[in-house]
Amino acid sequence: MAAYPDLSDRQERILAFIREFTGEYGYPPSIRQIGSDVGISSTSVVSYNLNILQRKGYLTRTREVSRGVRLVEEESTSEQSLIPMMGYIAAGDPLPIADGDFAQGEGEQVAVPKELVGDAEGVYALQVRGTSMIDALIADGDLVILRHQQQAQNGDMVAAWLVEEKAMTLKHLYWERNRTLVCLQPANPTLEPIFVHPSKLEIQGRVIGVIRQL
Amino acid sequence: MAAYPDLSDRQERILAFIREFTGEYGYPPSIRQIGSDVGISSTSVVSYNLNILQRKGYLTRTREVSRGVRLVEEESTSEQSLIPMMGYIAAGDPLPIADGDFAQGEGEQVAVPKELVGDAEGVYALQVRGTSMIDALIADGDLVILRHQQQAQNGDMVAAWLVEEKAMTLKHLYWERNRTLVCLQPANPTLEPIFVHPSKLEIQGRVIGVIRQL
DNA sequence: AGTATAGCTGAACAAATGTTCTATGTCAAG
DNA sequence: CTTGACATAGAACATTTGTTCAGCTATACT
Repeated sequence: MAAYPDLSDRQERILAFIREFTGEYGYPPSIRQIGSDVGISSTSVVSYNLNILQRKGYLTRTREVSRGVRLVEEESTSEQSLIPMMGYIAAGDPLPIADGDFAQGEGEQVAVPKELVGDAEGVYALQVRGTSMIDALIADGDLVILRHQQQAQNGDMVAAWLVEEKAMTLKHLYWERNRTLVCLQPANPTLEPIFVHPSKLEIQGRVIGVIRQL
Repeated sequence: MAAYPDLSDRQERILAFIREFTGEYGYPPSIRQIGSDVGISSTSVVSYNLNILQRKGYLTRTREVSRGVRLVEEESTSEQSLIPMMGYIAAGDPLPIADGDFAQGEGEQVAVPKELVGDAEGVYALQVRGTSMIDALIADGDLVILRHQQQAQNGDMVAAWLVEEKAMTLKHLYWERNRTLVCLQPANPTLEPIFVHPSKLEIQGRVIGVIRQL
């Protein structure tokens, strides 16, 4: 089991139970529920141990609030964002319409680490179909996290629509010759870049992250 | 705002408030807290609307349990696991020692979508240094999620130490010639596989996911 | 008009839940 | 042995909090 040198067995069990319970039900357990699981008959003893756990920094309590217990580990690291899954991306198809409404609507959502997205405004996820993005180090099945935007800065990895080729591509973008030429550089440096005129390119968004499940 | 065609303004606000509150405090709001925020004077009306939201599938209630409200979106997608960040991985170095104790101890942790890891037992994360894994579609700075194990099945992407080359590598593993030869296949099919004898290979773990932040 | 029905109010109620207090047992230090 | 810190039990208590119900106000339907 976990090694908490400064905690008693009971306190470890309490911690573990709160973690499980909260995960399962979405709200924290009451003092009596904790006691019943850990095997403590008296509510005061549970409260007593919770206070110790709070003092030692493992959790936070809110006085006189039912189920007012929160694990500290959750406070710090559990931050994540829910972003909408907008569908698929493949070389031949344009991006699914990413219209203005990104609020937590219907449809599927994915949870991603908050550090990955920062502000979740205009962020969405697409699943890659096919190996056409392999030169961007993106495999079949990968989840790409995009922020909807038309502009891009030098070096940004962008999702772009190549008008003439009628193809969607993910590449690093660089402006050349005073913005009259665009260089699309594969992430894999052994591959050759593409040069196109800005008018033949429609930037659909910026890639801010990739998640691959194997 | 969010578009919930089948919900009243109040119901949308209730939903939003529960989301905010739970995010901020770690436990759901009480009926009276909801009412006070949304501007409902009567607890029965809050309960009334909560029941509607439940019937329409936006949340779950547990009868007679204080703060027994849970958003359905959380149930399905918000689950995540905390896994320890064990350091770096580079072509030249062996893996940091992954000893037995994986419980949520000290050190840094990363939050990853639960679907990515499944059971978090023996799972840890390493950050990639350098471009040596590029043939596994893994870039400099990527976070690889590993499950500690010595064995591997055909097709698994494994983290393996090449004894003779003194190098760490991430590749798909295939057994050949009745397990007397190992084929290490790069994820990028345009690259050539490597063949080594099993004794020259130490499997350190299986790659179960990759997270890239751009 | 008559009458459902949805949405709401306010108050009373009961159950769930945190707090407090007294008492008991243990164990190590003085 | 005594003392005191610590951990626990049990019970009484006070709050918080969910539930129920009678009644009110619109709007829509017959």
